[in-house]
Amino acid sequence: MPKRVDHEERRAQIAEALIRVAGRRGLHAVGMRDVAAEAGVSLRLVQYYFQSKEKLLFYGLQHLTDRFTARVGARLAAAGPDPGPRATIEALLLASLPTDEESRTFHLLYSSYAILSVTDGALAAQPFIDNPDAAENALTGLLESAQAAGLADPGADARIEAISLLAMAATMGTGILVGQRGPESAVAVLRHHLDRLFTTAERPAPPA
Amino acid sequence: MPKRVDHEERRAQIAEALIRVAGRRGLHAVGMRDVAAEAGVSLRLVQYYFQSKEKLLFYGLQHLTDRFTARVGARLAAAGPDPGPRATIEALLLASLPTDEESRTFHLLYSSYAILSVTDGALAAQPFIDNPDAAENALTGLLESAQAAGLADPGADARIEAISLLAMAATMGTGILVGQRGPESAVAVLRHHLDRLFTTAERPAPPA
DNA sequence: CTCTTCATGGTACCGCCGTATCAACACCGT
DNA sequence: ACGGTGTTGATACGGCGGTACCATGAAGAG
Repeated sequence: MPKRVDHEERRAQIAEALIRVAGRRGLHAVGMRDVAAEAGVSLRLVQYYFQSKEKLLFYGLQHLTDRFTARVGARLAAAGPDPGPRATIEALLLASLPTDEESRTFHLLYSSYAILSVTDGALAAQPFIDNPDAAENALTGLLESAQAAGLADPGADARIEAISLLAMAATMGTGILVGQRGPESAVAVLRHHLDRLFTTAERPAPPA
Repeated sequence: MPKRVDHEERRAQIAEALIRVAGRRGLHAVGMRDVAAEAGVSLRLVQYYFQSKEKLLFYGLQHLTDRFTARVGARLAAAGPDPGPRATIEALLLASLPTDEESRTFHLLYSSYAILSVTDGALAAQPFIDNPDAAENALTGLLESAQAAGLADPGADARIEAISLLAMAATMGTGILVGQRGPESAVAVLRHHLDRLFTTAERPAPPA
């Protein structure tokens, strides 16, 4: 048999080419030929690993969310070992804002996919229900633990505040994308609400 | 000369056909032939009143926002004569949620246009800066007057709260579109924040 | 060694879409 | 009445995009 190639890795390469070109020209404008050229492979190869454009797009969405999840995880790790709830939440929210090229591409493409899923039944709408739900649950949990630790206002409704924070971050992210708003403005608004929710100044456990 | 036709009215008819078909099949999937068929006219006529597809799309966006503005105005008028600031704000925010067919279409298409404008320089990005700015300014003014009237928490930052409310309404609107969230949930979150901002129960000026 | 199977390239087909062209028809001013 | 302009229709054209088909290396199994 011929040189055995890791299919999954190839698919990932092609998917990243899709993400790059879609980030530049828009998801609606991307064709199989563009993806092939961007990935430096032949059109036939794209067809070989993904039988149809629909499957390519589907895989691309999966890859996009995976990359983003990993990125958020890296941000959290970079926030230091055992950061307090507020630092964790702040890192989470700020990571979702389109401040650099990668997050800008993510925000743009994720939004494009979401809008697409409304009318094109082919693209599963499930990711756009499950992912936000998971984010809401995670943030709700963080807020609740902050309340339990006496760091956040115990009278606040954790779930409602979690939904609110995520919703604000999302819309302001789009605002940044279209040039309506600067990142500083978005950060200021988010910090304002965190200040409202977190009563006490936060101290990581002192080292001795 | 032939039967004189009101061009502006014709354009409006065609634009509404565009909005209907785009609301059903997605903005990306709409072609001139679809618009012509939906409007019950020939393809040539669409070309006659709009020289290119780009101009058709541009006009469609304008028409969409005009219709929405009128709709919001009607909602406000329906809220009764001289409603208090809170009722006004609530009507404003709830009108933007995709709860019926028309608002659903508006939300979907406006989002589609916004995403498009990020990558396609042809579609002016200006509307997506000016309209949100105007909404923010209007809502900020309403909040400030509520504060001046002693109805809302005077310590709140009116502009930040206005931005927050609009941002929450927008993202939750998309959440409703994709089926992640029900309208009741969105309304509950918005009301929660209004309850936080408005200290006093509101009374319209009693009639004598 | 050769045969099978995986991997890859080149290219053709078909349909759709935006645009342009040719033509007919209707009405109004003069 | 009649010409001319505003309006409408049918159709053709060029391009592009997704998919399908054929062919050719490349390498491990027997």
